[in-house]
Amino acid sequence: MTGTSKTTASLKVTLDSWESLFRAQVAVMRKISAMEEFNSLSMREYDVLFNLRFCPGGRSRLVDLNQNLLISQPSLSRMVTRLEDKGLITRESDPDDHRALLLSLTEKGLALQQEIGRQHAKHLHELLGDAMSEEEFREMQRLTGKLREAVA
Amino acid sequence: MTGTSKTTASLKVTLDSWESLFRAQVAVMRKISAMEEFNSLSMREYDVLFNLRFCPGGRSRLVDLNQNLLISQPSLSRMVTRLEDKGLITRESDPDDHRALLLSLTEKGLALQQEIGRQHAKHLHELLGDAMSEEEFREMQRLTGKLREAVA
DNA sequence: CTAATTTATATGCGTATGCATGTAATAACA
DNA sequence: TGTTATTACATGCATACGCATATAAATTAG
Repeated sequence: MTGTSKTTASLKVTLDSWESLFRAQVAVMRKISAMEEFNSLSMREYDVLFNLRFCPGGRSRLVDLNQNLLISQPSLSRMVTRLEDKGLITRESDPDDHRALLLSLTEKGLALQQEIGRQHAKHLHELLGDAMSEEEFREMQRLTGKLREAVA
Repeated sequence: MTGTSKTTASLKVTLDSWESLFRAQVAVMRKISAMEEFNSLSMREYDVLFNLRFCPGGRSRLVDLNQNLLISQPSLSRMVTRLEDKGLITRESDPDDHRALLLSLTEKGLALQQEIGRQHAKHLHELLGDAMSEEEFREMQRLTGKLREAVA
């Protein structure tokens, strides 16, 4: 505990807090996955469209996209094939690195993302909007942001 | 906006906050799933042992257990079979309701949960302990608790 | 400049998953 | 009480998943 050393939160508080976040996430995800907007596309698949929509330049390498998802690289590779077969995204070889692919939404993919996103936003707001005050939501965002930074 | 109506957080703040929580969870889970303690048992399987360990009476119906997990009931049913085959949990018919099962840990299952849990706690603390102050962790726990209540 | 290493994606293969549905037991109702 | 509806769990089947590994391209080492 000398000099510039940071203090570390206690084991119990760290674990209890993570456990609470995790269980909250499970509870919310169970509700979300039952929502009608995810009948045509699974949440995992939608998440790919969502990430492509908002990634810089609207293009992303498979590996970079994978960073934001829980599935393995081979699973994402095959999911991309399926989404491509459905006409929702395109795979292009990266001219600067012929190993890599640049993934992007097709017009159809963008339209579907927007349609599902609209419904999803509405339903999420209905589900969670009253859970806490706006200030508390902001604080939760700030804290989860710190958590994310810590593991990046 | 009359009388006792609660104010609802704005759409944007609600969604951004949820998005932030979700991404933080993904980032942490990616790290966790790579940890050595989950070589013998997947996180999902461990979570079943964990839930059984801490549920009231150390026994739980399959349906009740399922509430705390993201997998479907049929998947849990088969996972239980596998965990039973490994000698980690037992399935007993509920004497009060012959449709239901009472699941509980075997001695071996308890021992394994404790062993994995010990390592997991250590690693999680190393991973997250410095992410924020103890007060902030407590606040995160409080807020995620509210979130969970809201969807219960 | 060639050889070894690393990085990005794909594929074989066994297994886990979800959906729809089945079976059995309890609860509700008329 | 007999009938219907509901609840708890299991199973058939098609598909998605993860792990190990292959392939191909870029980077590094010697």
